[in-house]
Amino acid sequence: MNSNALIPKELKNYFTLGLSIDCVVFGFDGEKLKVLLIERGDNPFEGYWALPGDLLAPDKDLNSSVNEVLNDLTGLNDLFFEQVETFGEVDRHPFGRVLTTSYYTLVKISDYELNPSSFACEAKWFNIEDVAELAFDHNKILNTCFNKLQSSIRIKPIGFELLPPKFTLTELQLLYEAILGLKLDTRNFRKKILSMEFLINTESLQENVSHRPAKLFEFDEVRYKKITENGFAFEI
Amino acid sequence: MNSNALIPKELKNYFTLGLSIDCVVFGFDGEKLKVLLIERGDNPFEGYWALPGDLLAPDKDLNSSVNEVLNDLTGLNDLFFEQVETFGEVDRHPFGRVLTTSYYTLVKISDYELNPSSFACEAKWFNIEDVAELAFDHNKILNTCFNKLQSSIRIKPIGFELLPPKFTLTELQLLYEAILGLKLDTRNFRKKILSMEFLINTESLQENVSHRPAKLFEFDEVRYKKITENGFAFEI
DNA sequence: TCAAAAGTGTTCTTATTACACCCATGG
DNA sequence: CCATGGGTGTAATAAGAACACTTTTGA
Repeated sequence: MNSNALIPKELKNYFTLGLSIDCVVFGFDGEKLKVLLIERGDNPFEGYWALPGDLLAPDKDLNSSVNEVLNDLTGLNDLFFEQVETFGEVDRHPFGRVLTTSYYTLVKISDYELNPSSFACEAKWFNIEDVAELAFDHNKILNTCFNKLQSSIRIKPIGFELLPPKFTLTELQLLYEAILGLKLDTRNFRKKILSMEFLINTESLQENVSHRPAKLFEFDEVRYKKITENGFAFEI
Repeated sequence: MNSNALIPKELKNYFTLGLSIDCVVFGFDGEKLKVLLIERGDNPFEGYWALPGDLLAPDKDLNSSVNEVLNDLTGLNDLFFEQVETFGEVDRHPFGRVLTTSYYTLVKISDYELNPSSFACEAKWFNIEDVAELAFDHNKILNTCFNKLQSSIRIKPIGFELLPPKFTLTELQLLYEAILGLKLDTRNFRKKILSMEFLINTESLQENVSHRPAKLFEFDEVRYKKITENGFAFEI
């Protein structure tokens, strides 16, 4: 049965839209913020780099469809994502009326395996500042999502989604610096993040480094939830 | 010519979605935060109160369509709005697959004239806390948009969109209190807002009040733009 | 013993909070 | 002259910014 069976027939021509999902997949290599792009294998914009995404199927929830796109692309499940904005200019897709809902998503880069979706020839990490002209309005989408990430990371503890489960405070600081595009004071950063009391000192140390090994920390999600319920507000 | 003429035919059944726009129209009566709802005149949810909105036509930009919805509803142009979130659960509309992009919008309540759209029997302002069960998933949308308003008003000078062009500092404070749901200290509020230096003292006074008349202020948008370009960040 | 990054406290400055009385007007 | 809301300053506290040296490890 057609899912639009009950739509009055004078409205039928309103039901000719396509909606796609576009994901700005961020990763962090320990030094720079990266974004995962795919090379388009089909028209339109064949050969251009683009954001991974897909058309929304009529029988799929919008958010579960995001999971699918990300799983196709990375082989991973339950990645963190946040909806950003829906772009709906009439002429944004040369083949027809396609709106797109954009998401930024965060991947631990070490978990990632190359698994480009069927639309793509190749998937590749780019430094955020090295992204050239993308297909469609994807540069605009990328910028919007990057801005959203920058404001979200100051008020939500999402940075941990980009790091391995155990990480050093220096890694965390470098991540913040890469995303926010500024230098932070080491002592002040540590004081602040440790005062929030949701990092667990695992008592284990970095290995195979040719200098004093750093302590490894874990994000304590349970404790974070508890203190936010009591009115605590994360902020960096 | 059909706008989807170039869509490959194996994808045609992806182009059967409807997308609506739903607007959470906020107003302020000097005391309480209000939201404008319409009574639905048609199925589904006939007789229920709902957010004003409309289906997106295949040949209209998403954002310009918002202007149209608001103009139909209020007779006003160039109202302030901000996109909030797109809701896309498969079963959110009983008649078919309709996603909806939500916006919050701000109206100077004194400018508003009753002009309900053709879908509505009646339009009415409700206190935000008195909103009962709405059509579709509109309660959820309303909550999401209200949350967005609460966070936006702390970091953008949008409160002025809800007040007449000339307003008193008390009116402005009451507005913040109504939206944020808390009491603010008068002296601290005035100190802060005046220190930002984008309010113009018009040198005119309130009239027809049976107490000391308050000074009337205007928002200086030009000056606000100038100082934000120089790195100033609004915050309350 | 050197190189490299880890780790750590204090002072200064700025922002935020708390708080109470006099003023101007209309009735 | 009374009622009503308008308007104002200071002190205490808390948060943020600036800043430099010692420690631990591997090579």
